[in-house]
Amino acid sequence: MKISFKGDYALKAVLDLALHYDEDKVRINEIAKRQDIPLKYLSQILLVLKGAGYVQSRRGPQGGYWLAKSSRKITLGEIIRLMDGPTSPIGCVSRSGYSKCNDEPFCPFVGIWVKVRDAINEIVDHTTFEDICEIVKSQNRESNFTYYI
Amino acid sequence: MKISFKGDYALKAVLDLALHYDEDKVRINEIAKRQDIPLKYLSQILLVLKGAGYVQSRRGPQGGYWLAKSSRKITLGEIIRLMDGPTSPIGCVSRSGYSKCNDEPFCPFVGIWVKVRDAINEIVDHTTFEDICEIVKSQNRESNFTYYI
DNA sequence: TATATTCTCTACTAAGTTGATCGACAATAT
DNA sequence: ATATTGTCGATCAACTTAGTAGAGAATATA
Repeated sequence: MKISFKGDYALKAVLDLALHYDEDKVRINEIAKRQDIPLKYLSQILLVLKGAGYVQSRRGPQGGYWLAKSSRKITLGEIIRLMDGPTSPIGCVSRSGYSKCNDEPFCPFVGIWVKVRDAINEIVDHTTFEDICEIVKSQNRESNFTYYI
Repeated sequence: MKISFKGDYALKAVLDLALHYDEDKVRINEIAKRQDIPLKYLSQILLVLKGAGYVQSRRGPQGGYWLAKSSRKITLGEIIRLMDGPTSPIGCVSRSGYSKCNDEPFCPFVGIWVKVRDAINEIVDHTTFEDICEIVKSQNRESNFTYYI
């Protein structure tokens, strides 16, 4: 699993929306500025997130984006797979994007790749954006630096 | 961590040499054939492995490659990093290829990436080619299919 | 209704990576 | 001498990444 800029931007955008959930709508400009993401690139990313059902949007003045579901219901793994593809180290053990390999079924490495895959998924599929929101809030309490606001 | 074809080929080449350690030298042609790796591409890979001290070689008739150290002393992680770069999901938590990120030190995701990095490394840095050799041998005992020989 | 605002959608592009292929050359065993 | 085997550098097509650009559609408000 490699997090690309696109994946990283998407995670930050979802987090930003999660942190501003009470504000109803957030303009793409604000997200781009706060998270330091190129505006036009972010617009493409938000469109993908919208297509996959994670965010909703409205155009025009007072328009903007908002989360389509609770941050408790969105895991890092889902967003990573959406933007960067499978989290598995190799296609032949991927659930989300399996690709056949000629060494099956006797590949001596496959057991290792399964272990790596499971170890990664155990983390990213059990971490929600609510968890990350909590991290931000506790960081902000402990330092005088108010991040992400 | 994504295993590329190059990384996969390198792992197979090292394993092949480990499995034929008693034969003193192995010609690149044999490895290429057994492991189904394009010959010329494999030669580049073996040169990298040689440069990093994992294999040795000799030219001419009766020439070939052999492991420069015990398969017990070579981990998957070393070969993966050599061929495919850092195993970390992102540069800012990589030990082998750290790259700075502007969100430090308050990035709310960094703790997750550290967990992912450690989970991956725990596996790949504690699996040696001797372990993989054992897997091959036990597979060959249990099936009538003799892999890799 | 006019207008400013904001999201939407498609196209394009430069740079880098991947997965090779090719050919000449150097060393060495017989 | 010669056949064999590894060494090394160049080149390449296809793909991915990280954007940029601009026209268009929807909508709130005056």
